[in-house]
Amino acid sequence: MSWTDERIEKLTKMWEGGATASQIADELGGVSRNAVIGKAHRLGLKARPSPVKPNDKDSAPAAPSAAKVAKTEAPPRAAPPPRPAPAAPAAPRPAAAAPAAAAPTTPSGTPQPRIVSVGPGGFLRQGPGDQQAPIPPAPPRRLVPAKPSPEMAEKTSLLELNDRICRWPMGHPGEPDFHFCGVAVNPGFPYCVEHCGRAYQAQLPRGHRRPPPPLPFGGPRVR
DNA sequence: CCCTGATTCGC
DNA sequence: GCGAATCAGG
Repeated sequence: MSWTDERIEKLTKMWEGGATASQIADELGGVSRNAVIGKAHRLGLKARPSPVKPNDKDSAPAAPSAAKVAKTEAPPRAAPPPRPAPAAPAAPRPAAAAPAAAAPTTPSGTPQPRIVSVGPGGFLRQGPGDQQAPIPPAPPRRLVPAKPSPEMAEKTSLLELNDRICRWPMGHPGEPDFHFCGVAVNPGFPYCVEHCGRAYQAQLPRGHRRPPPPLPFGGPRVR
């Protein structure tokens, strides 16, 4: 399989829509999860919360601890210069650092006392003694909750997809009511019977062609 | 174990 | 450019 424009576009949309590399991979077919990730990187569309990202390069890490270096490292590195550290002491903060998610960082500058940890939903756990803490940070961790409204309660979200339910997309990623068909699949296919009918159509002889079916994910609105 | 994305490196 | 192998956190 090669990366045609269509496949790249689908990859891009799904990636930006929050689909995982695995989901994208088997949606595209013929490629591995790794291929998807590799391609996404080459396309420059990284930037998605990775479970394995420190995202933290403190001041001089100094000695990266020799305890770990054992197998890699060393070949063509002539003179490994000390990590230049954050080379932006003078760099002025460009306006708002965190566009959307930045909310309540204790506006009044209240010295938050002994906060032990942050629980689910952003609630602060406190010791028994300090009860008067201001409960500042509102819960929202996702800007667009998976099921924000009652209307969505019965729609199938991306997170609920599995091999047994129809993954035909309804609407477009990013729209508030975007969801998946969710009906039981036609066994052996990724879609239900109805959507298999849309997805797989026999070629008719020339001159008898029907208009092409709308493509999942790329095409005009399907409903 | 499973999952995730990131990175490396031979092709 | 591609993607398997590998890494590393959850």
